[in-house]
Amino acid sequence: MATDPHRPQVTLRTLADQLGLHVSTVSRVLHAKPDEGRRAASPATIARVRELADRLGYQPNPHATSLRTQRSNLVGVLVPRLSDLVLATIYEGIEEAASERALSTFVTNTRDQPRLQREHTEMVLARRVDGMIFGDAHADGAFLTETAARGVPFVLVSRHVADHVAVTCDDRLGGRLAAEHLLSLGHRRMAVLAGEPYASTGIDRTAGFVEACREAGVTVRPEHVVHSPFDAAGGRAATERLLALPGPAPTAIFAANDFAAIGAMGALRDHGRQVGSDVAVMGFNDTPLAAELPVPLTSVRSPMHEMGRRALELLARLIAGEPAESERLIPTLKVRASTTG
Amino acid sequence: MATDPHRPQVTLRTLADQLGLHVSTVSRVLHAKPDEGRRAASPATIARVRELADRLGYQPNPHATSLRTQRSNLVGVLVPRLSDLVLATIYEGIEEAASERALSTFVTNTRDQPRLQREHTEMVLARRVDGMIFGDAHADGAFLTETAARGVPFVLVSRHVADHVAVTCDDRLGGRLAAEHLLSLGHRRMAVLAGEPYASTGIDRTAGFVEACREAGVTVRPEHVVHSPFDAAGGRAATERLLALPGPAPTAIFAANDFAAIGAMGALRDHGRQVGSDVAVMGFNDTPLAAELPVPLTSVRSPMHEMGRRALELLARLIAGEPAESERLIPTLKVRASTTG
DNA sequence: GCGGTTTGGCCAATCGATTGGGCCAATCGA
DNA sequence: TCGATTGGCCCAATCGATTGGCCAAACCGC
Repeated sequence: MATDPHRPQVTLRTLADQLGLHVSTVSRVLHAKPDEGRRAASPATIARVRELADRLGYQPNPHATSLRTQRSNLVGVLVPRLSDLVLATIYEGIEEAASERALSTFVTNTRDQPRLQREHTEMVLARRVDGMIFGDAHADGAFLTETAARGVPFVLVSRHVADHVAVTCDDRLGGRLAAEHLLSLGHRRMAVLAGEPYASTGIDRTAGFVEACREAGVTVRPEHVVHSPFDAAGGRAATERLLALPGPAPTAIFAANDFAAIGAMGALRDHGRQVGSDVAVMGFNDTPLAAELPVPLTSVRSPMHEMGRRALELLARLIAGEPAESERLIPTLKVRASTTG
Repeated sequence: MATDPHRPQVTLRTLADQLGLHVSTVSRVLHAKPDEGRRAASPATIARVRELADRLGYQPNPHATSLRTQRSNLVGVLVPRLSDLVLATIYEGIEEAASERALSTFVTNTRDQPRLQREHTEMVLARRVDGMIFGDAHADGAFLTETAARGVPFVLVSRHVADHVAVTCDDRLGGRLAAEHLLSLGHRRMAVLAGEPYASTGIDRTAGFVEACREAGVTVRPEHVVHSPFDAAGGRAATERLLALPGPAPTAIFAANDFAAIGAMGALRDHGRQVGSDVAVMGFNDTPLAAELPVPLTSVRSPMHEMGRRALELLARLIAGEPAESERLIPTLKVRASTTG
């Protein structure tokens, strides 16, 4: 515990002794605003306590408080990886909302590996967090069902699964927006970089896309739906596979993620195809990079930061014992040169 | 505190009562390997204690431990923003090393704003962390000097300032590598996107670059060194300013950051310049995106993950009261098409 | 068989804050 | 005037783990 050797920790006792009061009195004065605060001490005493407390810079010891109250004001957050801009941005929202509520967060990367999900969940629970946020839910949901059975309050973010409370983007709608945009440009032969098969984000985006195409009488060929990691290398590799298929190449590619889209652009260029004119490319999330690329990327904007905030707020509600319902935030289309030439 | 209603918390008392031992005995058995462990109980008792402990899944309450021992095994980490891939990657290294040592970390974004740096430092210290890692050091260093005076152990990462213990990339060397590469390609009129003026990273990279040029008899015109945020939008804007200058435009641009380089590529394209053939562009950090871009980006690779790990390890040393010295990790050049056409 | 050392464990204080209950004196109501 | 409030504060138990002391029995050598 980092302490200034010159300025020893000031505790309730320090204050109490110096004021000639009992620690319990000081505690009540400093602690309770509403009912008890009033009757805990006389206005004069309250003033004296407050004055000394902030003159000495009193800070309650959170470990003592947690020990006594059985509440830690700590939240654990699991994400696949923070170096994924999408998750990092979501986490920023979580952290922002948390610090407004005087909650602190532990974040950790699970790289979407079940073993790490379990291990890190245990580590986080061992720290006695009040609740958790999972950004790495897998479609099978087995682990989360167990966790729920343990009575730990938690919220999912970005991905959803089963009936667990989740804050997501309306990914299905996002997929539809993408399809409608490309259809309106006249595309009829389209491919999808669908992301990881266990992530509801990719699944829903793909489903929405395919569905909207079908409604417009356009079929997306099954072999034109390829899974890939949500990053540039994954997008590039998947696009190479697409281009290697027999038959006419797609005229448009919808990537379930901006980074995969960037990888796709690279692969296309390697094959001498001009993005925007020869082939349309779309991404998802509208990361800040999208607009600044040499060929600006059309993307479906998802409210990542806001999802993080909402997830924390729902969790706070669950922790307080109140009910909470899943939320689906609305995505919007951002059209740029990668589809319009 | 998330607790299973069906499986109430198991404490030392639970174990002690069930074994007919005193809590202190159980504590010693579970706690101390080296000296005390031996003499704390008979081998038979030790076995009984261990068996029950992990049958019931005993987990020591960290708040109680911290309260008693005055050590929290918590570390606070401040970064400008986690949505900056560079910092996110550094943090991944920190977190990885931390969890190997059973330390937990709080990360928070300060957006390089002094007010938030102070506020978040206070919040983190109020949580009684054992030490801190700053990834957002400002060149003036005033705040850190104060913090050091408070007796808080800390380490800087990525940026350095004054004599505080820091783990950085050898940015000056990185700048030299960039200059030597571009010089070897025959460039004589070069510009630098220098990053934020308060970040030692940008300062040193620029200094190394300019220095190596001077040694080669090439002058970098002062107006060709422009500051900009470390992101794509910043790089684009800075490049626009460069291109608006009177006189012949630079034939090569060295950006102190890959994202700024991407923005530069966008701006150049807008002006009808081909990256790689008309103009060379280099970045810094060699983020995973660099190799996958439509025009793959030449970059100076910095060991971001490793910097994070080392920073945590140095901090652990400081916390243990041992001395620690600053480290400068070596960058390497990655040549790609953005400079070689 | 005796003093001395181990062995094996128990006792109790302590870390800092919270909180249900008490207790005394002043004030109030009738 | 006297009992009932209530304002203002103190007491002490408690949360769970750690740790310096202490103590009784067993064991040792001679």
